[in-house]
Amino acid sequence: MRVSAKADYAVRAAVELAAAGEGPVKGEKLAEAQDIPLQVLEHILLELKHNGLVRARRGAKGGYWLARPADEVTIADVVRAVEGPIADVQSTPPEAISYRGHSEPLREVWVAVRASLRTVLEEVTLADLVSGELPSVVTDLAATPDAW
Amino acid sequence: MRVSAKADYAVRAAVELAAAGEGPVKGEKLAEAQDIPLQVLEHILLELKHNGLVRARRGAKGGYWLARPADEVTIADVVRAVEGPIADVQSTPPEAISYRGHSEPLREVWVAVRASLRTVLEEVTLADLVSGELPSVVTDLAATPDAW
DNA sequence: CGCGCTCCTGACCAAAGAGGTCGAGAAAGT
DNA sequence: ACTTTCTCGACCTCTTTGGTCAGGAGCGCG
Repeated sequence: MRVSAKADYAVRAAVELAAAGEGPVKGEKLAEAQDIPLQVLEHILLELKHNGLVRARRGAKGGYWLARPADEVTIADVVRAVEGPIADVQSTPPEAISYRGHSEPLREVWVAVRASLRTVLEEVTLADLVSGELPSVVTDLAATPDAW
Repeated sequence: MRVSAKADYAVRAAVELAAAGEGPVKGEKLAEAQDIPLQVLEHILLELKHNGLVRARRGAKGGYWLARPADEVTIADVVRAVEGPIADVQSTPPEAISYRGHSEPLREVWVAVRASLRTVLEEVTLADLVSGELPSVVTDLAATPDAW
């Protein structure tokens, strides 16, 4: 139930790439822009690359850029690339656990939790973040009393 | 973004207590009913007690029972008792992080994530789980396509 | 070609958390 | 008294987290 530094870093780096648009952006520039330790960031970008979200080129004019248009990459994509499944219970997907006694209905609750996370994370794209105009699902939720 | 064994255990134990109603239930019986290592369970029950969710008595006719009626205890209460805050980013609440550059809107997304978790976890009570009749928020979410 | 630039990769590390076990003590009942 | 059952701290192993270091490997340019 917590967002790791890695996931946070990954999304922030991806947003920065989305904002840069075309040209390759150097890792060092990303690291400065988002205040992330360079070597940590490089590991993360590498994972994003392995998962097909990012491309890279080395050398003088090298750097990283998004493999897909920014409006086709969701936060869920980025988080999953660096953290695996979005919502696991005891390191296994919620529907795979067997509950005994009175706690069978609990499975359905965990599934609902995952679904609820997905309604947010799979809805917001990097382009949304760059423009600052978030989907209504997010603004509505963030506007609920006591959300802050 | 993952539910620990501890949190899962805690909820299951609490449900079992809710189902038992009045009388004190022995730790060993709970452990068997939910297939939880006894000594682990005892630590968890102790934490629940420290947080005022559970009462206990030692001795021959001792055991554990809920401090409040089952319909006044939510899953969120139980999870928070053993795991602390429901949704943190980098171990701090989402609204407390400062983002630079293009990722400022990210804060609002994390807040929405937390709010979305709360709509589920603060809505389901132990009594709901015992009866098996979950709130519509949950059944609706669990009924969305691809939820399973 | 050669050289510098930048990504790529694995090894490593300290600290914390997860998950679990042991053993001794303190209260409650009979 | 004596047994039962909770109470609680110490301890243990393994994995994860967040981070650092050092060396390669590919790319572009003069």
